Amino acid sequence: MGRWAPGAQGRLEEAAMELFEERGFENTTVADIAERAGLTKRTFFRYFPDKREVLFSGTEPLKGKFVEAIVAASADTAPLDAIALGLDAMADLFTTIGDRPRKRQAIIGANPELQERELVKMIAFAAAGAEALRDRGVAEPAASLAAEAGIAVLRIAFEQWVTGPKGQDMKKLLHDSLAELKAVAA
Amino acid sequence: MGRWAPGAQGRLEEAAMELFEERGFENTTVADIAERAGLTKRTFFRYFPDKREVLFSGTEPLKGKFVEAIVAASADTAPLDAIALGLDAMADLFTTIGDRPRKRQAIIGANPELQERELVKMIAFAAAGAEALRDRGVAEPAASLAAEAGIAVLRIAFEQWVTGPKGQDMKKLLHDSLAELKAVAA
DNA sequence: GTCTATAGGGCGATAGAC
DNA sequence: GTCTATCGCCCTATAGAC
Repeated sequence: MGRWAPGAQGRLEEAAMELFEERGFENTTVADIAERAGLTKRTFFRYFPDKREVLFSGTEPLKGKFVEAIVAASADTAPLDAIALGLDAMADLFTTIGDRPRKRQAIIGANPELQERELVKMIAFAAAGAEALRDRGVAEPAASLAAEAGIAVLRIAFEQWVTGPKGQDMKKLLHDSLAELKAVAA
Repeated sequence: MGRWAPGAQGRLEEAAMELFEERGFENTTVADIAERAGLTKRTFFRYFPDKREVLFSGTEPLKGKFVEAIVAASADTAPLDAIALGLDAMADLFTTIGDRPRKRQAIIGANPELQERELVKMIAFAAAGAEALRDRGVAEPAASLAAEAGIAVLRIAFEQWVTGPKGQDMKKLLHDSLAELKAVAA
């Protein structure tokens, strides 16, 4: 099985990953990507609002899992712990995808524009998490603070997961990172 | 006094602020900015690597104050409290600038691309803060977590400062936000 | 599917300051 | 003369308009 998804969008994502790996993000034009996917430049922009987004549209399902788990947490769960449950739910998806996130992260790490976009996605996660907390009755600014602190925990854990040895348990890294945050804020 | 009026960079920043306010970031070309500043597009790009940066180059001194205060904190200051001292030092500069930050923030708030860049700057602050903490002997990942949590505190406090009534005490907002974080992480 | 505005930058010319 | 800031011209590719 050569590609993980049929259809134009999947082919564009696949082509983009390959080309970004081969010659870097800057040295790849949208026309290049479209050509490798057997499509035209115009079609690319029908699926993705800009060139960067081709690497990030796959993160939407993760956000869904994240929010879902926060909402589903038992009523007596503290805000930050509810966020932690959301992160755990994401980690589950993570480990099943195999090597892809690593490659993706290497590409992002090599380009400031992509890092910018990644931050936007992280903050969008935080905003979604904060909203889920408010639905649970958590007041502002506690909801936003818990969510953003949780995203900091995720960022640190993810960085260790990417830079460290293969096969690390993402959940363990998340828990350690969260414990460290609590210690620091004590 | 020479053939060229001094303060090219400052003039470009001023012109950019005005134009962005008048007709928005997207409806302003780099050529427009340069023209109002009595310069050319090419010169604009000598001072700023891209169009967005014209709104952000002024934040470098803030970062300096931030780092300085962290390094200067007494040896027995806890990591997160050292970060808090850094934020306080920034707040001092804030209140003296008058109305400018508010206008600037209105411009940024109206444009996603500028919000992206702002996040990058925030993360750069966090990275600088983490480095300052490491210089104080704080180990990773505690340093990065404290710094990023501190930036979350700043973001929430700053948002309240901008959206709330004029003349609010930025330091008080920072302290309240930090207390809230500590409570959430307890 | 074509057409265009504009970001962003490479290179060399130029016009002063010293 | 050197050094530096600015400009002119030309180019590519993104992104969006038609």
